[in-house]
Amino acid sequence: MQASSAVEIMPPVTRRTTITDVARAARVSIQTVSAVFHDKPGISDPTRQRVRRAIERLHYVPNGLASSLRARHSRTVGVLIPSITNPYFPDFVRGIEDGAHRAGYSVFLCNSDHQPEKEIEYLQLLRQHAVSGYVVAYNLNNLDFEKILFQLATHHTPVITLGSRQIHERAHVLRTDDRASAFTLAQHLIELGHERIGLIQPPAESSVCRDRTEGFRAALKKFGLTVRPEYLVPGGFTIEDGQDGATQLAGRQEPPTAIVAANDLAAIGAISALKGLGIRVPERMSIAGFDDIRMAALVDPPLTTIAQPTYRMGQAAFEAILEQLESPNSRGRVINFETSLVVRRSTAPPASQRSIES
Amino acid sequence: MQASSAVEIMPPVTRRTTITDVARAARVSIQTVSAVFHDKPGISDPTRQRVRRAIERLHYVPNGLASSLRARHSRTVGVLIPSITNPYFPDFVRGIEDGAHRAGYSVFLCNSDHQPEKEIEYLQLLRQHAVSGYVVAYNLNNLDFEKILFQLATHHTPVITLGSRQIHERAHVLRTDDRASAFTLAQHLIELGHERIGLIQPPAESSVCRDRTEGFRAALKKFGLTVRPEYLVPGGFTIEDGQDGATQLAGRQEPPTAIVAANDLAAIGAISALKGLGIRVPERMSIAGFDDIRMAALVDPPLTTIAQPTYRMGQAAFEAILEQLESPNSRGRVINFETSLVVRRSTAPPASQRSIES
DNA sequence: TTGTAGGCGTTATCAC
DNA sequence: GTGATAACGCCTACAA
Repeated sequence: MQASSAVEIMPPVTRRTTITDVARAARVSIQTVSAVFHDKPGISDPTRQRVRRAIERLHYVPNGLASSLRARHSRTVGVLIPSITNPYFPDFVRGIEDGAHRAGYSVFLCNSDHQPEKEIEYLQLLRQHAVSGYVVAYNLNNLDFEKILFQLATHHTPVITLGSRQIHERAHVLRTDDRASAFTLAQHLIELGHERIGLIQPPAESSVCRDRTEGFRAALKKFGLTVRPEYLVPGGFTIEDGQDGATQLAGRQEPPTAIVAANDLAAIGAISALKGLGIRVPERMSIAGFDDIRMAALVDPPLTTIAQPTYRMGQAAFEAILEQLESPNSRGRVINFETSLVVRRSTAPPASQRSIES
Repeated sequence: MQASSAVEIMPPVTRRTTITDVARAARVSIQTVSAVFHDKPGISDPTRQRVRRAIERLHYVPNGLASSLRARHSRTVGVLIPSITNPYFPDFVRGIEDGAHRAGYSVFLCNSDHQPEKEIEYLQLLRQHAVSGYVVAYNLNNLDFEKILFQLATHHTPVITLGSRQIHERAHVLRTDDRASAFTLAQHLIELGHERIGLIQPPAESSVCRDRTEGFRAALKKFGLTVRPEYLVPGGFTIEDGQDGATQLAGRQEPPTAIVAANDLAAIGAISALKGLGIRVPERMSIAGFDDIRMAALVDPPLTTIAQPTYRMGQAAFEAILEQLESPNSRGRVINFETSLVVRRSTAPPASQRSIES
């Protein structure tokens, strides 16, 4: 493919072996080679053998670019995520990739860091590669991106989004109920006896920020607690975001006794920051996260969190692409996934409570 | 691309816009469109504007498959790793991908789980896609794979391997000195006063098993300790491998007082298993790992480990590919990366030592 | 400046 | 069974 910005490059020196080479070697026509390669009927056994040997000997592999060009179908999917270094995504991508591999598809991986320009660049790049389908987790404020994406969907290209709120007539959406999850988590803390609960919010441009904040608020309200604005700090999905958020919350005049973090990574960051401040978790402050990444069970204290079937969501994403390829006129739909509360040691009754009890 | 196993699929219903469509819309020839698109000189300003508008309006993006076919150059790289869910690899892949993106390249991601058949399948798939270069971390026992890979290299296709021991005339190798790293780690433990040190080995088929084991042995020998076979347990790079290994070692009649794990993940697994057995780290047993993944600093106790510049190694891998594309006759070379010992709280003097001292 | 011609490698459709 | 022909979309060269 070309990109005007890129350096000019020499092609490899030797030609790869083409179907013509094989045909010549086996002294048959190229369409015979093609037929043998694709196990089509109508070729005599001796010829078949001869061709097979030639294929073997010359290590012939058909040029997929040519095949795809002709077939108008590339057998590739584009996966656009914020960053593969966010431990939530490897499982998801692995799910996609495993499904893709079984169906003979390959995966293009793109990391956007949620930057609008990068998202659009990558989308164009994937379009250039004529990918058969798109799986994207994108910045919700990137309306230009969404416009292009939905145009693709309108033109019957399979598009799967991770948790986008905008519903498109054709694009599928993978979704977990973030509102309910946040509600559950807050409820868990309230039931433990916490009354001052902080929230380190997801990044405002992510798909989950509003839902989790809403669910959180709703739980407090339902159980008669007031939502104190100074307990809601804007945050993000990184360890640093968690450290910052926890540091801020711990510095409040009357600090919360529990914190719901944007995700497990932020929760882990929060714990490490609190340790640095000499605040013990969960004795002095409870911490909870979202995602149940592998590490959640292994940090100290192990994290209370909301588990979601990340790998299966990846698989489902690829399956949805196949499905849309098979019936291009099917309607987009929301695919919901169950989440569950996993209680571990990072949450406990607040100190006040325990002193009362003991 | 085709894979005989895969389902038959209908192509999307609507055609994408081609250069011909744009030419028609702007009432010029297709090569004028091409020239405008690639900012070539010799087009009058009004025409240029008109074409630009048509490109804009029709959302034209050149079909990269056709371009690549013609240019004999796909601007893609294949990345074949055991699994992106191993937290060592996201940083590495990110390094590759960032470099690739800057140069207008895209990345195919393949997870082999170190399974020889999968490795070969993926290699063929990448060949189909006519990737411009390969970055591979493969199972060293997979000689068939290596043969195909080195044939590619011989034919001037850029090949970068992660720590393969086999040196090929053209393939570059990214390497850290695993022998020295293991030596350093063992030395660190010995200097703390440990005399009974266990090793949870990397998987036998990985590139690092022999080197790390050798370095480990060499250190013990140099400092006059005997290498007890019951302290060397075969392991792997997962949390479970670490749990198993630590459980085994802890069950020895005379358990070691320190363990060097295959990597950080195994070390984290070891710590969790030991916690489960009521063995405190580092008080009763010291643990050390390799890689210095993000989590290493955040688990409890924070891990002593060997840091390596994973992201930069990924960047270097892509740069090496570009370099080989530019000068296809250049010789393969080994690119070495520095590692460093990071001492954290998971290693401490053995209990005996401390009781003597105090 | 623009049109015409040829080819990248593969596959499909004929008629032989 | 095979050979000829066309097409996928793009690009380069050469001629008009």
